[in-house]
Amino acid sequence: MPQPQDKTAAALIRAGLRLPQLRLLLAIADIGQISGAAAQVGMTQPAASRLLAELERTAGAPLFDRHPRGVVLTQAGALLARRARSALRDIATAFAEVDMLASGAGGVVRIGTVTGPGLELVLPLIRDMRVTYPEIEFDVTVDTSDMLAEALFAHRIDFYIGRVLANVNPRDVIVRHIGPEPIALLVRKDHPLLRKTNLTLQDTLAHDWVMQAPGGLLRRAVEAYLLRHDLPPPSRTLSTSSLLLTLGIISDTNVVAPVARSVADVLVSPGRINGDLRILDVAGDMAVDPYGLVSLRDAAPTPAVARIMTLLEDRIRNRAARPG
DNA sequence: GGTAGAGTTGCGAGAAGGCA
DNA sequence: TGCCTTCTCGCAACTCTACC
Repeated sequence: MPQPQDKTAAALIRAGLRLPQLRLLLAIADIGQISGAAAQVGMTQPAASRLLAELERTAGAPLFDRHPRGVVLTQAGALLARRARSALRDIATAFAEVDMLASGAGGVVRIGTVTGPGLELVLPLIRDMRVTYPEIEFDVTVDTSDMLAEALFAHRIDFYIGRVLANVNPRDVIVRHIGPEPIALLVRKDHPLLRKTNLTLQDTLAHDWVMQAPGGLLRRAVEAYLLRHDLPPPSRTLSTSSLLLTLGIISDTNVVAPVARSVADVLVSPGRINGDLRILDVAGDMAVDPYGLVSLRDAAPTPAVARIMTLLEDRIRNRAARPG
């Protein structure tokens, strides 16, 4: 076998480098005898001798000094053995990672979600997954349903929790329905409405409101709810889709902000993001249209994605089964 | 000189690959 | 799919070298 001039991995493999040669090299290095090493790797001594000779020709240098009572690594042999041990360990690790990928215990899951379910469903799931499946990496996109649908069809996310709007052909997606998204009215903790007795929804309309731009899902749901209850839309409205800006305005002024109930629950919890906010208990059954878990019909999910979707569906079912 | 370990060579069986 | 070729590996036999 000619000694390869090119020492790239591909050239070495073309020249005859094989994994059994590296296994044998390590066995001989450990045992110090070709016959013992041959037995350990499951071959006869002549075969091992031949294999070692091939490896030395490929390496272009003697790897062992032969002695009457065994063999001793040369400097080149010690170097190659150290690298071979590392390479075999890397290969074993790679196979373990492939195994995890195939079983769904590892991999990347790209989730899209609207804000409310993101806090209510996705956040607790990720928290639990960090313990049970630490090798699964999450990439979470929080946006509006139309933007999430666009990301889904561009394959930038694996699935999303949100709504299927008019820009999506229902034949192209699979939707697991979750339920309506309740709305809460959020104000700062020393808002005058909190001191009022027999507070009604109509009382809130005397204050400025901050909510999505006209046409936004949440805003349409709020306006439709007011209409059903013979109430006019808020006369003074500041439009923004930014939750951060909404929080800033609530903190400084007497505005009323309709937000997803799950978001409001997090924001008013003491010790959480901002304990200085309160929920006005006048929103009744105000809610945005039902949302669901949306995935592409013709896309086969990776094992990790399938696992996470199943766990989300379990949580959704358990939540629906809970009283209240 | 006996023993142990390594190397070489020839032969054959079985697996793998190429091809019609 | 079947045939042919090539490759890999095991087995057996032998030689060489060094130690006891």
